[in-house]
Amino acid sequence: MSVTGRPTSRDVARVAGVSQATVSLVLGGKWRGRVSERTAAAVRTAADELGYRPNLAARSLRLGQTRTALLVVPALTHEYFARIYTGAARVAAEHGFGVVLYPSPAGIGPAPDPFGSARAAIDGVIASSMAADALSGIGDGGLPLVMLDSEPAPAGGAPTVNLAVADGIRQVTRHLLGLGHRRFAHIAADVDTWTFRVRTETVAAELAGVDGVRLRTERCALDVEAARAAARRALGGPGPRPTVLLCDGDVLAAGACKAARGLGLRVPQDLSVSGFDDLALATALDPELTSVALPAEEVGAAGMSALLALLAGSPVVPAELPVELVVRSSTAPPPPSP
Amino acid sequence: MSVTGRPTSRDVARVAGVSQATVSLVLGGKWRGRVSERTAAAVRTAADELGYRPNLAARSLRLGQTRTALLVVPALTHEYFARIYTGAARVAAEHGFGVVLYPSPAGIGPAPDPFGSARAAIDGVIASSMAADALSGIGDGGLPLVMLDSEPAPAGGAPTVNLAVADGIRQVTRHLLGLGHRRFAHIAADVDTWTFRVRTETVAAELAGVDGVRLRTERCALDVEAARAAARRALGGPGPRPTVLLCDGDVLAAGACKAARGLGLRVPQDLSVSGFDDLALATALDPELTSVALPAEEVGAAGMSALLALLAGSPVVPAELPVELVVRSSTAPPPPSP
DNA sequence: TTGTAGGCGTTATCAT
DNA sequence: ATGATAACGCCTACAA
Repeated sequence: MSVTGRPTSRDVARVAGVSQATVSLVLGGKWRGRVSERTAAAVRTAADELGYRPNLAARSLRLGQTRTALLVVPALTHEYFARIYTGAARVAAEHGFGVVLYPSPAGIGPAPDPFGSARAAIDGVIASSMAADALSGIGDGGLPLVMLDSEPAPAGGAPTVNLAVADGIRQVTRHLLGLGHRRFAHIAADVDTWTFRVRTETVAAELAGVDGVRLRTERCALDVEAARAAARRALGGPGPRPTVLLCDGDVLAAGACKAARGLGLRVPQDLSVSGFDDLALATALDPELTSVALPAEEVGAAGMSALLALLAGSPVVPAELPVELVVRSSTAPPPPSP
Repeated sequence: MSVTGRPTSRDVARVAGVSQATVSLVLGGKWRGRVSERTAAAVRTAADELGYRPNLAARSLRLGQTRTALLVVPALTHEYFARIYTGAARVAAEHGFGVVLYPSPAGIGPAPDPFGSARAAIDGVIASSMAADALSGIGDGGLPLVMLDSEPAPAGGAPTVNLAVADGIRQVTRHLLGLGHRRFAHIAADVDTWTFRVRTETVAAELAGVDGVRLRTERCALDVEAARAAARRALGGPGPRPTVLLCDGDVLAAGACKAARGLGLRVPQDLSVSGFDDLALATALDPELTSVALPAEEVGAAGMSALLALLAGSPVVPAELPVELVVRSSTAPPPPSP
């Protein structure tokens, strides 16, 4: 027995009456034609009896790798990241890898050092939707890095796996324009992240060329209450009232709906509201939100695949995954102009 | 340089012109009066220059411990577990520990073996709100274990940190009874877990003794759509319509609200709805939900403290943390009887 | 005040 | 077909 109280491969060897090397061979599954069937069986029996589990620390030390990836996410709460994890973990498991989550403490929280607080030994890092300045602690460390949902790298940088966010926004705006809307308010997340920068830019760009369109933008933090206040400002502001609140996320859309109700406006008859992300929240609300569905699980899977390729030294091609507009009941033609 | 391409303590020693032992002493912070200031400074400079990071695998192997705890949760999506993690991570950090998350694949998913798939080497396990049968893979392994939100152990078993769930339900029922409600429907989560069993039992127990009270129970899966269907059944069923839907969670309450609206019932004028957990969802909905707030972060913190005590061999006292009813706008007196 | 040496549990290379 | 042996990088008696 080892110092930790757990049986070691030595113990297994002794019980089975063989050498440590043989145990390693058998349990490592690479004994075909090197160890007799009988011996192999004996080894497995002994290991079972003792409840032997290989010591991961020792294995990592010997192998120089841990077969573990670190997934850095900005917030656990968001169901989006849970799905990213699921996809990444699936692909990882298929390759004998594990995934350890590190919820990056945005501002407050534990040390901003993934390698200190997520103490696990790591072969590579997948960073998702990180703020521009939150990368500092990750960029160095010299570990292979894949970025999800981030500014495409200038070649030579970390490979990226992105969503077609711009296309998603385009689908939303065209849907709304098609319904007849011309007076837009954009409830924009006040977060310095590639994905949100793209959203804001694309809304403006798409609406810029259209005749008679007015666009007002209100920025707010990424929570319901802030969004309610922002929507309130947009609806109460000077000039003709917007007929639609285009929101950067479902959470913001929830706030927008509350603001509308607070003003006695019915959604969608008096005011249309659109979301983004297509979280469970989108269908928890009433009316259900028109939103843009993101293939989050596939993003996670593609990210893990990219990291695996990186670790194997293969070339990695940046990917962009398609998104899809889901029309529900929160959007409708604008009310007749007074 | 090591085989992994990363600088080792040997490299630091060479650059600083000292021995490995000295490096270890200095970087381990235990050199007071054993190494001269000058040498210590030299070591730190060298380590900085090289970007030295100690190899965790080697350290774990030598020390026989990893200073890492595994937190097993049934679902990442739930904001409740994100908060558990936050609390656990905070206490862990204060003691030089790390926390690795393992989202237990409920039924489907990767291997049900935390020690295989969450490959990190682990000193102990904290399991939160696990289904009764999901413990099998965890119970063995011989690792110190703390259970959160689970059946109190029969002494000698794993220590538990629990919420005063029964008291929370009691607060809700009394609030509703106080408003004048007598015809109850309980929208219960169809999940075989201590916390939900207690909720169901307590609702029944609290309402049992009260004159003229009718209770109907509808079970459903833990999602909005299932809850909507269950609420629909409860409202459409035979006999006089319930005046209140008491829900096992905010997610279920969201579904209940949708069912109400679908039937043209106003919340709370025609029908009261109460939630549980007090998630962000509770205030994202309109009207905002009356719910029961759970000190999730403190549960996580207490769980980690208990595990730390366990590892230190100290006695651990089971804890039960208080919960608090939050009255919002989804509950009101019942409509006058026809 | 600093250096030497041994071993943690594993895998891989070489003998036998 | 199997066994002895040498690392992997770190920590810590003990020696100098």
